[in-house]
Amino acid sequence: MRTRVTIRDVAKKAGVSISTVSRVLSPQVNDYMREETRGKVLGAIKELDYRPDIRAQSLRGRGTRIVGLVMPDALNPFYQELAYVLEEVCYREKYGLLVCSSKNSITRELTYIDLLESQKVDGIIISTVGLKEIKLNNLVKKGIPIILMDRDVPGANIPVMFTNNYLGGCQATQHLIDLGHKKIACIAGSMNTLSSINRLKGYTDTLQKNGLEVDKKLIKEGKLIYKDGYKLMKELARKSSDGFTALFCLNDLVALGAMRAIQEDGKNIPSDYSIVGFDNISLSSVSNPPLTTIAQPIKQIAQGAFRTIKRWKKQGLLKKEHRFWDTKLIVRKSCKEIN
Amino acid sequence: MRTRVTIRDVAKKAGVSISTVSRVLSPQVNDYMREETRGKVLGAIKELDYRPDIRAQSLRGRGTRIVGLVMPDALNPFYQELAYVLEEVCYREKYGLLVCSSKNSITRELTYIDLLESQKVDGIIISTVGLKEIKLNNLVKKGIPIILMDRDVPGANIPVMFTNNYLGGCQATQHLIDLGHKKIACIAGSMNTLSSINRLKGYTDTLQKNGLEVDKKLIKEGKLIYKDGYKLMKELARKSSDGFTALFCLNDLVALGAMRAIQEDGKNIPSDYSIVGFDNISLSSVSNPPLTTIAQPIKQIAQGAFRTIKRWKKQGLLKKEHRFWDTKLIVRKSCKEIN
DNA sequence: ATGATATCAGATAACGTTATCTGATATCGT
DNA sequence: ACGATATCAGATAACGTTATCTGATATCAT
Repeated sequence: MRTRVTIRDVAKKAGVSISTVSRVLSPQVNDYMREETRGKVLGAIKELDYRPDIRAQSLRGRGTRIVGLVMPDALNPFYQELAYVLEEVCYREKYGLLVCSSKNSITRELTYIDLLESQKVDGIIISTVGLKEIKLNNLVKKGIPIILMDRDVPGANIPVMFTNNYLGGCQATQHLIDLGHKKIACIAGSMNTLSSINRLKGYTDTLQKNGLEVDKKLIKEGKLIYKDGYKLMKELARKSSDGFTALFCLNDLVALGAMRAIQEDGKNIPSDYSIVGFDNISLSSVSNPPLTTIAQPIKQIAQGAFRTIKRWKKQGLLKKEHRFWDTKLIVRKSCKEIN
Repeated sequence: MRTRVTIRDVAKKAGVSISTVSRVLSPQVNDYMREETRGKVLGAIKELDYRPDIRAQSLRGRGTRIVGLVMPDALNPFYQELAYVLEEVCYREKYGLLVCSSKNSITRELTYIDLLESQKVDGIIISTVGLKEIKLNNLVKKGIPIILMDRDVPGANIPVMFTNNYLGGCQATQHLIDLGHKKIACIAGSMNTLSSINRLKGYTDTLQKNGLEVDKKLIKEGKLIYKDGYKLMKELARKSSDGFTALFCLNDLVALGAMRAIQEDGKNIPSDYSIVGFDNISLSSVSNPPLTTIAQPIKQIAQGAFRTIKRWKKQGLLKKEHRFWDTKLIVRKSCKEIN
């Protein structure tokens, strides 16, 4: 239970002043130093197993080397994978990642923002549930870089990293059309998030562009979770007089639920129904059959968000920065040509 | 891009001294203050939307209100759920959780420990890949509470939170025996982690206790991932002359992989094979059929770890503290009585 | 009144760093 | 040999807090 090792201890052991140790730790441009002195300091550091205190460093204007990630649902595989790649990005730059799940609660979201403010994190990356323009602009005024993901807040002067959800909807639908499908159902999310709206718009636009009719009865709305996928597919199948042969699900979880419903009814994928999902969660590659899906550009989003934070810290916020990253069709075994 | 709001700004706006603001922020035992003064301060705090700087507070002996979680595999659903409940525990106490995945690399693990040391986190909760006794004891000497999860390090004087893996292995096996199964196969993990060893020991001991033979040919070793479950089940089925009717998988991912292999071969679960998994990941409740499994006491582990850290900070490390939390059998639809 | 005590709040010194200022040598051209 | 310059390293003041010390009033019993 010995006391903590500080720069003072290192200086003492090396027989130099605190300043000199600091110079070794964080060299400036015009810092000269004898190799011998540096060696003594490095030796003392190693011998004492000393770690500089980031809190103290950050009080002197350096950052805290922490970024906060606030996400609505930490149990959703898509966000889990996003957190995973973001952590990797942070790791490479020796930043820590503080993960916060708001659980779709505005109160939780605000509490977490408070916590991150108090921690003076170097930036916040958030897929927000209910942050309002004023709050966001206040954060910016306080000098806290904040990056939105996936969900824009109108009026807020904040960078946003978007998945090109519209493109994804188009790619999925076009793929099914290219395989010869004419009647394509869709299990959509609740229509209050932009990403759902855009994916669905990609779907309807692509149908129309190919001269196919948009049939409202083939579009089901629900939450983007496994259970709803299962339930809504059962509903669709019940009145399958409509005779659709393909299904576009707005995310993989829903697609997996739908697949279960189909298989439970003794039908086969892809012989009876072709299915395309969205997100490319790792589960979708090991489902039975492996799911054809739309991959979100999570690496680009994570990198883009992190880099924007660093740039912001250095050069200040430039101008409103909206970035769209393209999705990609991942073909697996859940779709089949039809004639 | 206004500058940051500090306690000084609050004091100025309220027309009091910095000390008085601090007294409002963190009241001591013998602090008297006129209600009027407190009111003025609180008003100024609200008006300026001030957040105390935890870094500065922590320099004055308070903690950083951050704990670090180091886990070997952030893509493993079990660890994801553990992180999830731990985050919840931290949230309730207004702590932040810094998540670090070592990806089973010792180098990464050490780098992350360095980072957490520099951040002066209030505690580290780790399921370690390769930390050695000396390193751990050094951390303790430096006053950093560190809690091991699931994997002990012999010789280190550190609290450990264990799942009672042996009990889990017994429960799973006994359940299958109670259903009348005599030939029970097992897909095990690689035998260099204690948890795998103990689960397997629970399996073999329970077989013997019930007068059943342990058949080495029915035990397969591999990594505890989906792919290996699939592959090893195929191997087992190939020489199914052995005629086993039930399967105990050392985790759910493996069980899911095995289920896929079984279904691919046109066999039915639970008619042809009864299966029990381990971990009770959320996926296991929505698989087809839903998987009977052994639930790990993740809530207890998370709470236990967090509380031990707080106690440690307050009272110092008491004595070697090994805690075992019991597993629980979760019966779903993947097992069937046999006659 | 007077001193003792309870109630309030400011000044000050830390916590562990780093940027700036300052001072001391060593090296050099003339 | 001398001042100018390059090279080195210490002293000091911040960063934003809180604990301690100290001083000022208000209240009370005598």
